Amino acid sequence: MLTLKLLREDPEYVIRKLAVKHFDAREIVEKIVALDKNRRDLQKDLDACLAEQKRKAAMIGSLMKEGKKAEAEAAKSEVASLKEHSKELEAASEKNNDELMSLIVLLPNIPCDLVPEGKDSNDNLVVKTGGTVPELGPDALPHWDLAKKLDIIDFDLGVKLTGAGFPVYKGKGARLQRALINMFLDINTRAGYLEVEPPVMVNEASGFGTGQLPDKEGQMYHATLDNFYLVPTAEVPVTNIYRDVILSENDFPVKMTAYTPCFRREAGSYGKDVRGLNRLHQFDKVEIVRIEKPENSYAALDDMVAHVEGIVCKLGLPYRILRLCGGDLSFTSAITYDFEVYSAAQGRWLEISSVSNFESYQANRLKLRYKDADGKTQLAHTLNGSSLALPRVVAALLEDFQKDGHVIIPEALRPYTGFDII
RNA sequence: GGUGAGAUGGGUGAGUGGCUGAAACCAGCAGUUUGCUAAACUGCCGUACGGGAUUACCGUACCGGGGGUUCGAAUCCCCCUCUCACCGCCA
Repeated sequence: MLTLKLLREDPEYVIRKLAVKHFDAREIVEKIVALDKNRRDLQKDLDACLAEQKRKAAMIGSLMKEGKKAEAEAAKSEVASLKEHSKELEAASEKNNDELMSLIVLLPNIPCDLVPEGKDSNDNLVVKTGGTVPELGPDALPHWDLAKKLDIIDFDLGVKLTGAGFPVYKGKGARLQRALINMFLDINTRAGYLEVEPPVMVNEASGFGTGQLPDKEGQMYHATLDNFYLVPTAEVPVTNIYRDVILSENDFPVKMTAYTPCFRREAGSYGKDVRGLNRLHQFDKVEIVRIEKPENSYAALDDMVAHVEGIVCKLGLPYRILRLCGGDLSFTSAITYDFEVYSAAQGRWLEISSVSNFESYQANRLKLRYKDADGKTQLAHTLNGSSLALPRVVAALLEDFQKDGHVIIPEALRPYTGFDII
């Protein structure tokens, strides 16, 4: 969430920048500014009233000791009426602040200056393309047919066990998953990311910290008996490691990587984009998370983009990097680069990674701060990216590297798979 | 699942109605001393919001969370959450 300080000091800036996200913030921002003014007035009155009560209470204590009973009784009745007044102020203050909070969480993060104008995914900026799109013969198959033919992924069996979107990987298919996870983790740890294995269920506070709750509640699986949520991404547990933490200067940089299965209900997304591995309810992903000082976060972002690009290159997949336009940017992101690989048999680009800088937006919810060189406490910046999400990588590997009904495993992956052809 | 104990500042841990935003020790920071390492000594050392000449300083809140009793609550009462220990079950 945005900071009150920014909203108070430069409301017009907030309104102008949120317009890039096609978000009309004027009405909300103006209400917030008024509620904030009211908040401070109420607090001033309340503080004064409470201070007077404390002063009188202490006085009663000493009057009692001195045996001045009548004076003490008089003071008691004064405190009673002060107390009544402070109760009213407290109630008004709580109501005011609840309203303020409910409005401030409606405001998305401010896009940074690099974010291009645009209203949807058609307006995203292609900043780089790499690799070569393979020429496939007329008998090339989409990955769902190829995977069935090779008996490495069983979608129907997943339906039997759980439901649609929960595939069963078998034989070399299962080994391929494990190989990709290990390869990605190895590359990440070699680049200085600390490997962590977090829980895959989180509590409510963690869901709130990274912004999944309350707005995206319907997108997470909810274990209602214990009130836990299945993680939609490792970002949630890993970033929440630093919830309510104040770092010191020499704790930076914080770099973490984690593999977890990810669970997404994907309520409301049906249609042709969901065939095969294109959209699943459970999938594997390796994530990278960084916590940086504000002045370093954009250098860190560039570093992360280069890092992810390195992985995609190792796999030899044709790819492109997009800088998302204002209209396509997520609620919490200040800037996002998407990585897409070309799925030759489907003839379309598939998103396999999303690398974002959230600046202080998540940190403000998480209360993730650090003490700067002057000893002042400031919000840190958080960033994360997929490195990488497996299903669409697998889809592209199968489709792009198919040859005579088989799949050639890229060189860099072979030490992990132990085989070079499926 | 059963029984019991507990939740206090970065850590350990004192504190059963006012002088406690909170002892002491450890860790951390600054300094003095010192041939090095070490040690000793002195001072500082929570967070948020508000006020303010915006360093100072002042006010208020916070001792797991919420409510209550009281002129006054870390301390007494109620509810909730969580943690630990033992037993049972078990990968």
